[in-house]
Amino acid sequence: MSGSPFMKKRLETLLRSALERLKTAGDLPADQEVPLQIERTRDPAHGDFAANTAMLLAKSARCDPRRLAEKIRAALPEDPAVIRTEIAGPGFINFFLDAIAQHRVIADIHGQGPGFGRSSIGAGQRVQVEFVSANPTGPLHVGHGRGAAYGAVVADLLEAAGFDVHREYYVNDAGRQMDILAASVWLRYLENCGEVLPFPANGYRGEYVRDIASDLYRTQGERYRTSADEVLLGLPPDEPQGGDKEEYIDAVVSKSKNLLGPERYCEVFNAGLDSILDDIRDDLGEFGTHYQEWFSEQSLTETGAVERALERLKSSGYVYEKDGAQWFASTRLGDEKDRVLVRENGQTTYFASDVAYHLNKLERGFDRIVNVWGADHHGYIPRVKAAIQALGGDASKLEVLLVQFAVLYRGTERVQMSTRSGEFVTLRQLRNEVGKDAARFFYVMRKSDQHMDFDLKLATSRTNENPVYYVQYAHARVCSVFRQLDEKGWARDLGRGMRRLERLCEPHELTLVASLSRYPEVVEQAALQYAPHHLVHYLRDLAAEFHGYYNSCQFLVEDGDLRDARLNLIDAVRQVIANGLGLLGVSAPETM
RNA sequence: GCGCUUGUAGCUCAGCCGGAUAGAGCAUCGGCCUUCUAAGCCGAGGGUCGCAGGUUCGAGUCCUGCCAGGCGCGCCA
Repeated sequence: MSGSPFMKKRLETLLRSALERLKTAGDLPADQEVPLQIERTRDPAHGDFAANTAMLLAKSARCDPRRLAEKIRAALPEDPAVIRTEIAGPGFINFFLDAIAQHRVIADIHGQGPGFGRSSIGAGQRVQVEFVSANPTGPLHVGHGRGAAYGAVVADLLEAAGFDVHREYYVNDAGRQMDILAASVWLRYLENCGEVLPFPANGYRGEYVRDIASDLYRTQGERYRTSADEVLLGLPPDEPQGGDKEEYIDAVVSKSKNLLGPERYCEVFNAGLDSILDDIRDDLGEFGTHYQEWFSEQSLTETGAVERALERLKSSGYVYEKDGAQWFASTRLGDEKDRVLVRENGQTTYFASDVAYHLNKLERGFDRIVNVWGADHHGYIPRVKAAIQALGGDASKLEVLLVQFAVLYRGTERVQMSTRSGEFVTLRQLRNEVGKDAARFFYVMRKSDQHMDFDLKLATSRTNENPVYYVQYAHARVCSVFRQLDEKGWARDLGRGMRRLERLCEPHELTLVASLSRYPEVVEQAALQYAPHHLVHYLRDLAAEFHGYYNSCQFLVEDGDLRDARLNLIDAVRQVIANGLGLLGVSAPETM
């Protein structure tokens, strides 16, 4: 029972029994609830851990905090790991721990290897993490990248914390935007056929649409050809001609459907969808994010799930009719206004699909449903929670994590992005420019719901300005030391090192050991708070402590006992860095 | 206008359930390579935690008001 990670719990037990004694002695009310808070100290002069229990209880015990702290201290049971306690400041109880007991974490890390830091706090609860879910109307851009990195790391953290994680991408393969894509592909295809016609102001203008169209022309020949005159016949004016671009594009869409007929339209539609979805899959795969499931919005309509969800809402009395449309009375459940489910024209809304999708999530029995959304969707949360409630589900199971878009800079110069013109920085371009490691690291370095400046120049710089290399370098340095060990004709005696851990008594060594033992807590905290940036900061700190140690102490010393103890320590540092970077989806190189 | 959110060092940001003297990186200045990778280390300067109240043993953290920025308020997705 070494487990420094569990030291906190061990101290809690000590405190609890001390408080029981005080209750028996009448120093504390017998029914006193005690919220135990034991923290790691920032200042070594305050010991290793500190408890503020006396300050919290001072009032109900009607006793001066410092005096109460003294009583608690006197009632603490003996524990070999605690060498000393002390009352300090306004009434803190500081615990000084036996260094040897703490050093055992080095052996734990060696024993658990890649498993060190994993816990079972999630107790196998099933969590669904839905993230990215970008419309398949074009390649992922750098805005999606942050959601991808964040969602992937949150999912991995939850898994490390013992949750049963199901990663899912909701494919918005239905709706108006997809129809516009299909029409855009078709128009470009007609250009391939040699037809001359204007491109809609509101169509998808990206180069990838031309590529899809060319492929279609190459494989299917003129199967979808229609004369330009026929297409343009009876269309309203587009924006440049003083018309409305929305009206125009809708007219183009219905023209496409009419001229092609359901079967051929569907083929063109799918050509666009499949091509883009494949691209997104590849892109995310290369970015190191993988899914258990790609969930199709279309399938919700096809299987009647949307209809079932609407029926269910109706039977629970939350649906009414107004102006020819069917409304969800979400205001009754805390939303700002009621929402349309079925339009006047009989079509269901995107929201209706989403109600069905969340009903589906509920039916799959997840204990927790995590949605990672762009922060611009935050107004959407109340209506989805309302829907879950109206469906008879537990809205508190849904956790919506918002991700702010990242603003790109090159040095101090802002990189302009515009979706409209089709000129935007794609995730793939970003990966090509800065690499997967830097992209991943930078994306999760900041709190997710905060705006972030992503400096491309910094991410690619191979200097000490770059935090990714800083952490990776610590890992590579340890590996390098072991290579040097070989070259000197020495070998590490693992067992001897473990038996001589008490030789590690330099300040740097004590700090490192304390940091190593903190790692499992960091992973747990980062997971439960959906906050990968805690892990990033931890790794930076650990790397800094290691670099400081490296510069102040020689590892490959003549004294074999000391050498092996130090090698075991730095090997533990290497393992923890590798584990942490692994959770971030960043590589841990052996040489740099 | 209403709702959500942010305001901490010159810049970019941490700060756990309210805890001890508010931290880090970059930038600036000064040192350290004949010794395990200088992609590194050591040191220095730099702060009215937006402003004003309140809650309490204690507030960057919680509450209220104000000021300033961002986002959202479609029968779009």
